[in-house]
Amino acid sequence: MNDIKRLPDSELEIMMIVWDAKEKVTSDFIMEKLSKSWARTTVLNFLARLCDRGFLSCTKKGRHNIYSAQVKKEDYLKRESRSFLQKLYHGSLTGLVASLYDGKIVSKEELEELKRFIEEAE
Amino acid sequence: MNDIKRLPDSELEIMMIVWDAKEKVTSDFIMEKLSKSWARTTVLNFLARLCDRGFLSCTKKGRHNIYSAQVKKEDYLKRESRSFLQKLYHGSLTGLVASLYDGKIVSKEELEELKRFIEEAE
DNA sequence: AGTTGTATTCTACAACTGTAAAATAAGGAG
DNA sequence: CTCCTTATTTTACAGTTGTAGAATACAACT
Repeated sequence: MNDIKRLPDSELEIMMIVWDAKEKVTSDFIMEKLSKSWARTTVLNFLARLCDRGFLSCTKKGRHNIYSAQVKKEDYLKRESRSFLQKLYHGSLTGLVASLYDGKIVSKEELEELKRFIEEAE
Repeated sequence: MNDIKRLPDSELEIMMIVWDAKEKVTSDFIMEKLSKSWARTTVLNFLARLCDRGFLSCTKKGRHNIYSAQVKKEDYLKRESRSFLQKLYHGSLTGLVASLYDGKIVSKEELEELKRFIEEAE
């Protein structure tokens, strides 16, 4: 039961909106927040699939559905980050950061911020 | 032409072996290095798909094929890391590292190593 | 209560993935 | 040169994902 699997991109995008909302949401809320221009039925279908996977629960409120997260964001991010790090960098965090920095994905300022985080974390 | 897309997990696993070999490889080499116990035809199929995608090139040497990487590992890792960071952490590197540290995926030692990397990177 | 509008659920379908058996092709043994 | 081995290529097929039209259901209005 406990096996949280990786979500497909589209469902992840929706799940992120739910998580970041910090409370129960409606499909209208999701539609508003989405950058994509998916058809309503498309979004509803993704929501349904997320329920099937156990990532969301769904209760009816009048003619609308109310969705709420059943998997904790931290847990999901943790799992995905671990497997990402493992698959692409053989588990080397420094390797990942080096790649991001050398590839100019993160700036010197972001590295500074990261350094402060590390210094505080001890 | 330049659009490198994300590889499916299985193909990525094979691609990592090719990249890490630092030279042209045969399917036998791949088979040896693999942790999975895929059938030979399965591996060959993945190799063929990687050729179709333009990640590998394939030349014949007698009855064997020789494969070599056509996409640079750094480029692929850079792209994937950026999109991963964006999708899961809204682009926040510190967020990612915090999640890994709080989730006990990386140790204090690894953070120290990372700090040294940051200090040298300036 | 019957009709209408629209949110939700079903159904559909093509493309992509994981996996490998069947078919083919070509080097090497006799 | 012919046959056997075995690496490679084809074909197959079920499950997943992206995407949305059709069908349904139900609140609201007359």
